[in-house]
Amino acid sequence: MKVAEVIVDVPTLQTNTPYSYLLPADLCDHAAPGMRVVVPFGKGDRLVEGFIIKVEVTSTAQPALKMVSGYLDEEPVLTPELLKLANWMAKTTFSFQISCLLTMLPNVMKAKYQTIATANQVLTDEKLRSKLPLQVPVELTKVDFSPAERRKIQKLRQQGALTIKYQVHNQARAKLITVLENQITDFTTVASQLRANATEQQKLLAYLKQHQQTRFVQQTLLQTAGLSRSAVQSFVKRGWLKKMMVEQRRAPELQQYVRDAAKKLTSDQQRAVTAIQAAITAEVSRPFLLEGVTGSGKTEVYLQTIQRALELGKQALMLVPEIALTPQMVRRVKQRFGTQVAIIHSGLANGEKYDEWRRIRNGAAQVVVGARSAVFAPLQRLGIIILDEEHDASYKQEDNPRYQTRSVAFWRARYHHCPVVLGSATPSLESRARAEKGRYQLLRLPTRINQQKLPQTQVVDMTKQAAAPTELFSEPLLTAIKEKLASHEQIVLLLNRRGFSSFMLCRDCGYVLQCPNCDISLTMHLDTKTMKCHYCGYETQIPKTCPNCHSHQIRYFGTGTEKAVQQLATLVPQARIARMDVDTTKKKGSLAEILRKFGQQQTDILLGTQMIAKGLDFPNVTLVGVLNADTGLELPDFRASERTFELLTQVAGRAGRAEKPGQVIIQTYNPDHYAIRYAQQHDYESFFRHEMRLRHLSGYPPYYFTVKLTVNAPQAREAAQLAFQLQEELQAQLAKTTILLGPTPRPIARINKRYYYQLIIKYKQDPKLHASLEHIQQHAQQISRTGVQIAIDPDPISFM
DNA sequence: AGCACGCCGACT
DNA sequence: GTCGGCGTGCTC
Repeated sequence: MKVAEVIVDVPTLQTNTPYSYLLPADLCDHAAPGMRVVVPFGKGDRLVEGFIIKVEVTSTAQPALKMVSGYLDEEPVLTPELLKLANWMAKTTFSFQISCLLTMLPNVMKAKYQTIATANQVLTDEKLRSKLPLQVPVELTKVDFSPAERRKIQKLRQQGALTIKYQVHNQARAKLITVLENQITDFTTVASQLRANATEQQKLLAYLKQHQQTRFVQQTLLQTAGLSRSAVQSFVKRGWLKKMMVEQRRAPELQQYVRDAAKKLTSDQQRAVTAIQAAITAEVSRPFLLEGVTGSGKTEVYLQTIQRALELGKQALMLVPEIALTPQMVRRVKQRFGTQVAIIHSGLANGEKYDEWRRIRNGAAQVVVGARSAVFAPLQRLGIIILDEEHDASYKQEDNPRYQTRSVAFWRARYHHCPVVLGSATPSLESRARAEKGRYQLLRLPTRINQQKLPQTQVVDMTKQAAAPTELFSEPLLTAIKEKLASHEQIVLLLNRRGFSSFMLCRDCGYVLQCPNCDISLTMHLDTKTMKCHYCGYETQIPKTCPNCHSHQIRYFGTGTEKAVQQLATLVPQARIARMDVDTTKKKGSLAEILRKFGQQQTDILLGTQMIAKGLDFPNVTLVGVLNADTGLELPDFRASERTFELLTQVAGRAGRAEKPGQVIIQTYNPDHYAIRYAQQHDYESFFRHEMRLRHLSGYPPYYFTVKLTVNAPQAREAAQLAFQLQEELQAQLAKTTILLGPTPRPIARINKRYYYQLIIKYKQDPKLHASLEHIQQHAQQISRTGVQIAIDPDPISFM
């Protein structure tokens, strides 16, 4: 008798362990770890999705076991490696196995559930009778039932007056198209068998005769020949055409690229490539840190190391921040490796993602390029893993499971005995410190490939710009913009704030319009003509008078990208300006369109939020302007300086990437801040030393590890109470050297009608920490019913 | 999550 | 007495 160990899709601690199910005879031979199955679960035997993680043969009959009711896959969707990885991830991130398993797969692999009730007799309760008429199947989730009605439904079910059926729907389906195969060998015989008035069929025959191929896609045939399906139907009936369903790939893009060859390397690049290639060949899981200034040709290093992996019959995984996954980047990889490349990013439709994933799963793709979640790509012969822009915050998943892509990459590299390459112009302090200690091998690309100097950077002190044309554009920046426009060169401007104005203030009563759900002011957006909350999505009309005192003296302060574009348009009316932020790139394909226009020089100025800082490579951009370098500096987060330095360095790197030299102008109210000064000098190493000293003094990473505990509840008091209770417990349990900070209300204390308190744990070594956190996790599960939530982030990236 | 059970106050 | 509210425990 075969028994399957199944992780069921019921995300609680109690079900975070496998449940045993008997395998039905017809499924026995098929069943394998990594397959999705449908199993009955709980009192009412409702059906849920589950993952087989083990198949065992037992001789002793275990009568208490239920039986697997069906399977969702013919083949395992998860490899043994990924099953193991999920286990490790659940433990280290304090999340449920089922969430880890589902995170590794395309969204369509999460089954949809339906509960359908049918009344077997006329129900006595009038209201229920109207909602559940006799013999009419009703989907319970689609109809509103009161808690009392729900209880009644359960009771009626026990009495047999009502039947409940559970259904699990597998959404993962390949797209099928109808293909017709021509069976006709002798056209004249067929022609003779057609009646004279069968004009449609004659038309079809002529079409088939004219087109010498054997297979036709039904839909295109009907369209091009101008026929309806009936003619085809008759042909199929008479055996002249054979109908078949063929799987079709929902490709995000089937554009053919002209293949290019490996480029000639600089000596620095060559050194890096040689070192990494050696590690691939030797099959050692060695980490490299590739520290290369912007424009130093890191991508070419990646491509040539991937090339080596392929030559050795291995596969490559290249991860990039979501926003850096631009058409430009995709093109470069596809030009080199053609159809063996699979791309995974959030812009793909679910079906497209599923198809790309399957190409990886079945071995058709050898190179995977993707954002965070692509780290779980089911490649089975990994030869190299690359994390481009390794410092990027988007590598950290901010909700459960809170994994750090870098850590997952290292885990997989150890499993596959392959190297990991972390690449960046501004490595995270953690990574750079590890390189210092020799845990990562440091590879440097200190110069740009085209011998071009890093752009000249000017810092403009905005405190001394009282006579500036506007509060946003200083004289030097405006002059430079006009110069570049005159010489038909392009400009990138960074303003890290969306919307038009960041808050509304009443001059009479001092009222600031705030979000009703969050402790944050509403931002005015002119394009939608609304006041928006950037945290919960709340929107309301732009007020004409003060909502508090009805005064007309309301003013809007703070400048976002919308206002910046408007101001710029009046200052330089001849310029063609494009805005690039979350609001203008939400629609599918709109980002690509903005970049295409800019690339073809149909726009002169690209003004956007931080999303313009990464990956853009336009040769004609010679000026980069940072409108306000200070937005990130004031945040209450110990990484604020690091973030600012990164952002400034990255965005400065967009200028002067080809023959023409680049120029950068940074406007700031803190001209002497070290993050700004070092960014001006393109001096990562000095910034690193400076910041390391500060981190050492204040006891932050990389000198300490941190854990963030966040408690949230509908009432501030509940959240605070629990946070203080946790603090006391931890204080008693943890090592003396471990430091607890807080609890404090989160900088934005209320989001979406919930109050947040957080507690930071700083530690170097604490053998008791894991157990304590596990205990908190259990506690969290118990109290979750009362509406109080606890989140454990064992490796937080943001402290906001 | 979702279903059942058991305890308690309110109402026929 | 019974009904419906809510807290608690369990699900192979």
